[in-house]
Amino acid sequence: MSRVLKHSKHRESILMLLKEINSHPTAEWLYTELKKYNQNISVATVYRNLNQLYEAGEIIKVDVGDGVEHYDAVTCDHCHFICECCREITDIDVPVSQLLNKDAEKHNDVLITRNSLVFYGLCSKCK
Amino acid sequence: MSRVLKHSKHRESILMLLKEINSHPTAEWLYTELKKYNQNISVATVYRNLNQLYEAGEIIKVDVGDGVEHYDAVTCDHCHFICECCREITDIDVPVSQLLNKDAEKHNDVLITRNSLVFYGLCSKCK
DNA sequence: ATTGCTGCAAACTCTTTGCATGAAG
DNA sequence: CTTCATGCAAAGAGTTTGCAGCAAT
Repeated sequence: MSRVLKHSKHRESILMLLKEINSHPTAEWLYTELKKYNQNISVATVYRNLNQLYEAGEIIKVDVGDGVEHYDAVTCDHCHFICECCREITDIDVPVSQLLNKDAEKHNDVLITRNSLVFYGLCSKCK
Repeated sequence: MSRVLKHSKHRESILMLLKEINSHPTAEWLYTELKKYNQNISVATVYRNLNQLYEAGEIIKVDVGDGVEHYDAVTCDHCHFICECCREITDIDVPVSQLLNKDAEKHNDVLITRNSLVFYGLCSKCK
């Protein structure tokens, strides 16, 4: 019973911003950024729209273990790397990861729909 | 500047319980369980001890994307599976996952120390 | 004696919700 | 004119922290 989404300036700009920037911001970051151009926007609106976009499959949530939800407009399968020094989150290219779901299903009696793979370490700048 | 840990009944029983059970409980679950045998224990104590055990490397934190921290006494590298139907978290055997860190380092200019790999889908009972 | 541990409650962070008003269809 | 979207403030969930007293070394 998902509702019909009406057009909304806020939702549009949240998605646009998320697509423009090449990072994985939090709701709070997006809110602060959007507030610069629209004094009226509230955090609740950002959270509500992010959840709607998530449910519509337009964005994904990225959990990197810092207790805060991060959002990503790149919805296709990919893994993330988080630098334990500068905390920056980046996409990372890991060819072998393509085999994971198949391999998991081969060795266990389960049905895999997706996975979440996050690497931790030091980025090129920090190492 | 980590403090010297003194012996504590609570810390001991938290670790014992975590090792005994073959699951990935939350702090709240551990608290409720321990409370059965010790009316006096408080949630804060459970959280404090879990963090100390984590910092001492005796347990790991498992983030499965449900907004609550799960704890695991199995500290060696392994991946988890979470059933989207019954929500149960289990260990899962995925041989290919052994190659991930090397593969990630090969294709990116980073230093990997660990990764977190969680699969989502339906378990044998639910599928 | 010194320092860590505990229970309790209060505080804190992140996120969601209720409600009255405004905008979209 | 019906339904969704919004701002605001309040409430929630999970976790941490301050403090005074207790336990371990």
